[in-house]
Amino acid sequence: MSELSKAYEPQAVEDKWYGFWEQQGCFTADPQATKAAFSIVIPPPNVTGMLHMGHVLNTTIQDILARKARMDGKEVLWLPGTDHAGIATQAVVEKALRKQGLMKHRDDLGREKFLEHVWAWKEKHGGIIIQQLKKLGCSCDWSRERFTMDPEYSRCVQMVFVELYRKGLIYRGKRMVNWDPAARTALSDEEVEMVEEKGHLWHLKYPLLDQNGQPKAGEFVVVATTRPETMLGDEAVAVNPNDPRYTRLVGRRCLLPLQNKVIPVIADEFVDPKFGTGCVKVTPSHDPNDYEMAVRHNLPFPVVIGPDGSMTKEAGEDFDGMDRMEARQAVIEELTEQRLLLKTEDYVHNVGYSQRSHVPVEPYLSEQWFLKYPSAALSASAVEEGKIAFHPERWTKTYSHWMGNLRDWCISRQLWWGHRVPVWYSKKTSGSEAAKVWCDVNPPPDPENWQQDPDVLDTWFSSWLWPFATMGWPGRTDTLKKFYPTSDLVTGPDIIFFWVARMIMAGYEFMGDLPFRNVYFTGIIRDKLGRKMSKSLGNSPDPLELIAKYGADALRFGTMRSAPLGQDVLFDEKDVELGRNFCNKLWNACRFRQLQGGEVQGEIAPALLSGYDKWILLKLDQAIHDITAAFAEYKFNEATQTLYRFFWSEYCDWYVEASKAVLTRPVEALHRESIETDRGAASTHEIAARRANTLAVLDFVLSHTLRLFHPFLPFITEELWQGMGYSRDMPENQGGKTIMFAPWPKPLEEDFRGHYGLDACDGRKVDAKFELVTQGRNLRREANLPASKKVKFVLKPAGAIPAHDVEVLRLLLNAEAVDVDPDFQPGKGTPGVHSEIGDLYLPLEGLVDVAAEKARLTKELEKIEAEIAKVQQKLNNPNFTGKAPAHVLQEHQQRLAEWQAKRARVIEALDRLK
RNA sequence: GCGCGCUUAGCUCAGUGGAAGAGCACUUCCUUCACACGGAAGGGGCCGCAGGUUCAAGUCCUGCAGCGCGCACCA
Repeated sequence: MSELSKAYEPQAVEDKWYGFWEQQGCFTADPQATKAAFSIVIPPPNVTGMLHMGHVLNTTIQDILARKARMDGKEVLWLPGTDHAGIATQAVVEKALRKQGLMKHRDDLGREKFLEHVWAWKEKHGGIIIQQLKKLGCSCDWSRERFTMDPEYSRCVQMVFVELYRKGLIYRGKRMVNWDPAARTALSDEEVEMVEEKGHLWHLKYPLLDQNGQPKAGEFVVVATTRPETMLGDEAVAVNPNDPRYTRLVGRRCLLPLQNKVIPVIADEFVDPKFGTGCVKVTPSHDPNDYEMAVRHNLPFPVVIGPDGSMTKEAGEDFDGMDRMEARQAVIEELTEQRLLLKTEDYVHNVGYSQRSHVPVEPYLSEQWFLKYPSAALSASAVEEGKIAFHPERWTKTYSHWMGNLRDWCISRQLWWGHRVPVWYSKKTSGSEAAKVWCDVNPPPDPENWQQDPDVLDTWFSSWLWPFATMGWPGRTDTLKKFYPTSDLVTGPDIIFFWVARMIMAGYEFMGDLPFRNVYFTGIIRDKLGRKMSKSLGNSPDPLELIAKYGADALRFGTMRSAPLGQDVLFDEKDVELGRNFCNKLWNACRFRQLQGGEVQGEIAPALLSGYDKWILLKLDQAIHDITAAFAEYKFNEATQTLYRFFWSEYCDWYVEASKAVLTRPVEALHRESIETDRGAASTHEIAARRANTLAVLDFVLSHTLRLFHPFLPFITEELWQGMGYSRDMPENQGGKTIMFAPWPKPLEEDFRGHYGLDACDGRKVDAKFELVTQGRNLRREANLPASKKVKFVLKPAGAIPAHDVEVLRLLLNAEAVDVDPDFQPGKGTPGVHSEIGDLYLPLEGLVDVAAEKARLTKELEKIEAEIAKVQQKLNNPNFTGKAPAHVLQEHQQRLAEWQAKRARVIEALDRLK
């Protein structure tokens, strides 16, 4: 390939490779493949949505899983698509249409016209997010992209409705539901968010009436309420039958102020005597508990708050048409004037808000469709018994709790954008009740005699079918046979009830099998101050801008590196910067290899491996091991951190630097060096072979590393894989020689390690050399010698030391020379460090500061003594020596010996200063 | 009220039974021929508090405190 540029420029390569992968069909899943299947269905983003950081986290994890599975040799289906997102989309379109002045309320346009606008909107804005996912590198099978309102998908939704209706699990009824006055629709319980609010508890006085129906002076029943405006619809005052304060009032009547309506005092167990005044105003139509009480006591149900949240005629002339919040004020003012407001207390309570429109939810009595959840018991046990594994596992508890308290699901919505309820009502007045309702995927044969139910279904009533409705259900398609149940689901815990639980139930009910085997719950992405990301706070960075600035790989890597399994992520742009820096490091490490010239090297020759070579191969082996283990536990942050450390600290900082002793010096120098070794003079040919072997190790490590990084950094790894020529020996397959299908590195097998003599290699010996280098650099630092100044070190070796090792030392120390002198007698105060390799001195001409050197050594000695004391304390404990396992004991003894040896060397050096 | 999570270096966080870690920030030095999106050295921790289990506890158990998040019909 052409020479790599000095810095990695992601913009230049990302689109190129994404296009290549798509063109080669790398993402396309083949149901006929003999390979084992791996499948994920994407949590469908809102069709008109924009990519945000939550998507980045979520889809990056899925992409990592998919890419890893491909490298593991599996046939992968990552099925993408979008959700019609009923309320959300309809609200967005309504807002836009109002802004354009095309309507005030959707009724102005009418259903058909309005839906045309929504579809137009969908055509225009839908699919933006798909393009954004491609930018991120998502390897979805786009040929199978689905939308929850595709005709085939809609048919699935209808079929499911009809089937459940016929089973008696779906029914229609007049119930108290959560009503969103802004969207003017019913909501499910899950769509209501409880928000703690500072409000008031108003104590209202209702005049008691005597037997003649006349107010008795000074006699009142006092009720406490947080919602005084609802009093206009009161039908009773309730007390606890066992409350001695009020038993005498039961059966009496009182006058409802403002309405001048006579209402009874009733007794109901529901009332808690300890709360408020012990008397509860009963508003049958606007409070769920009051509704229950009203049913028990046969009270009327006057509706004083309408579907749009404004007061109705029944609220009285003075209040008709007022907004409920205005009415609250007005009622309070009026009651105050009439001296019927006893007192106002500050009161903190929870108010239900619509998750979508962020307005307080109104309990509202209306005709709705409900579902009794199917296959609930089976679904609950599937998770509890681990057939479906949650990661992290703790979410099973949340799931179980919800499954154990299932309440019927209100599935109808008074919207237009969505799947229409497949039910028609006969216009004829005669005939049996059953004959008046037509429920079928097809309209009745004589449609002119029927009226279709106006409602649409909750969006989640289509999403819960996603894992199989996207794969061709109800047909027994090859795709379903191959890829259902899916392998993993990646989603947020906030939709565990909305989606995960319901998909499990749908899976069992309609497929007779679980929909997925593993569920990975991500955390929530927050800003660096820990706040949720939101448009209003403006703290939500645009992922596309980040991609443009740093590259998609950088964004992916930075996000994954700071996202531990199931914990919230405090996102900081610094994380992406880190990712960008890392990509650049990877790039330049490959560039270094490229600048050494030569073809990609093949087999490593075991006989020519140096200790350093073996050292890095062992570290690589360990890294492969750790990363593979991290993958198995979905610990991607551990995987990235391990990779980062291995590559940057171990490979680049140490191995590459050490390899320069072989690679970047002239052959003559190596030749001279080899004459001094015990192997004797090496021929030029042998030296070339050694050099080639070092290149082979570089190639080996890099080609493994690129593969290990590929799931996280798909673009740069492909660019380098191709550019470096590592695809050379790969077989041609569906994607050509892409890294996407390169085999995932396996830990080096025992025979492999034997082959390369890796077990014989004493990694610790290399560690000791590197440690000596660090100490030597420290010497220079402590002596205040600027890094630019060339210095000479003297090494008094503890044993024979090959000339090549000395050269490595010299290079790593950035020294002019390291003179080896077994008989070196350091001058008094010459700074030196003392290791098992030998003593390393930094002779300073005329600048010896005995006191400074003494201080330095004394400080070091203190450190050593502390370590020795710690180990010795344990070893002196007979309980420890008696009970600790042998290997732990041995380790401690060895450690003690090492520290003691160090101590001896330092004491010796100190003695020479006397 | 019930449940869950968090509390480790200035900041953000890893680390589930055997020598306290990373990134960022900080101090000092270095434009040395892969990389200044870089290199080198360094400073900085009663691992929230109190008990307990254990030869051994940041790690397991029990309390407590603070923060956060779910669930729950108290007007």
